[in-house]
Amino acid sequence: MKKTRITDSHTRQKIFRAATEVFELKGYAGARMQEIADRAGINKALLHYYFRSKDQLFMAVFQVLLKKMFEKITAIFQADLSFKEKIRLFLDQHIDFLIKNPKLPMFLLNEMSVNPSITESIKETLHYGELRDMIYEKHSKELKGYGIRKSDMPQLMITVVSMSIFPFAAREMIAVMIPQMLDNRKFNSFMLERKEFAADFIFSALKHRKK
Amino acid sequence: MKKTRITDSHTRQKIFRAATEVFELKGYAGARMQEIADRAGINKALLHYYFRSKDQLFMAVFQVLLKKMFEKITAIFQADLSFKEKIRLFLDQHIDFLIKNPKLPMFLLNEMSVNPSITESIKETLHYGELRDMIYEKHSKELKGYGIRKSDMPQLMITVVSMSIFPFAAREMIAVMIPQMLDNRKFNSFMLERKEFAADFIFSALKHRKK
DNA sequence: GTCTATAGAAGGATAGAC
DNA sequence: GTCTATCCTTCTATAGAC
Repeated sequence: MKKTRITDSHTRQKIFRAATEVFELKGYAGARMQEIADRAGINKALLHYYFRSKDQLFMAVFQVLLKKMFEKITAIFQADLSFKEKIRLFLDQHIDFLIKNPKLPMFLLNEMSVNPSITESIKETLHYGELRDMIYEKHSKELKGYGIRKSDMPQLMITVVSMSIFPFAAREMIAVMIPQMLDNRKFNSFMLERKEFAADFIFSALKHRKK
Repeated sequence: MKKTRITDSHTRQKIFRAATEVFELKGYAGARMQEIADRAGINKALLHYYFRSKDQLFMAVFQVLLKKMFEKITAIFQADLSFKEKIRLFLDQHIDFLIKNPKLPMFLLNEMSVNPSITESIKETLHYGELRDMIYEKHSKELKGYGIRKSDMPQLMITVVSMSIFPFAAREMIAVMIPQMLDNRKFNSFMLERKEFAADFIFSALKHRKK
């Protein structure tokens, strides 16, 4: 077997990578097929040869990136650890992940906001409803000790996740008030510090939460 | 004086309102002058008569909306209240505000992310650097009691603000895991509950924070 | 598979009549 | 101020040669 699978040819990969960069940076509506072609070092016709249309190229990229994001978030909560350990691990790993993919949150959130139907074709693949319940069942004793009922879980989980995601999505807005945040080194070290800040913050809130 | 100011003519207002709606919904790149004209009940030529170009129409809208957002956030922190009272007031008022303007956060965050230079023309108007320091000075005694140093303020303030903003920006992503959130009534009542959840969460975290 | 050339549609902008 | 008609550029997409 000499040939690699057609669906993973070298050119296809180059196009996919270029498209990922451009879409992440400009969004679907702002992206140009020409720019993707340039970045991939080929011409427009070849984009259409491999991916048929802008829509299909976009969906291929979007689907992969959304999955990447969700897997990062959920993988950690599958592990065999206490709830608190999971929180700490999540903040640690997720912030590292986002430092490597700083534009990813904004890209995903915006595309979903502008075109909500975009997830419909993927929702079955992601069916994470079960996971949500599972988290509580797995830690119900520990969580009850913190005064967290099952019905509080959405509020709590959204709060935890926003600790890592929000500063990346809102970086430019933050920079309006704190101009140093435009500097990559400063912003990244701010986010590294945030691992501990967020963990302390959440643990203190849990421990002493009003019941 | 019969005539109202030309700059605030009825038509200009209609266009401005229509543009606001379309830009908020689709973003700059995704918005169409035709759609704005349709929604305003006039034709494209008139858009250009009043606002010259898509760019200028967009900037007019963006500037107003950014200011609206920032003023809502900062106004509260100017008041003569304790820090904790300000937090509670902020969550209460800001969540009410965002329920009325649910697409506003995503719109602003995305446009700034995609085109960071967009704020440059406005930054002077907003000069909020001073405010940031002021907040700490005004409450330094109270904040020290919570174990918050001046250098912790960015982490803390970003956390507070994300409590209200993030769920609106991430609504569609949240809905992937909690489908009920697609329902407006459910989502809004979730956000109303969040006022108390967030306040309790933050106060507990402050009170018992590791020094 | 990859390229050049070009079709064809869409969108922003303007000219000119009323 | 407002409209119709149209220009011109940009962008997606395809035809066809190699």
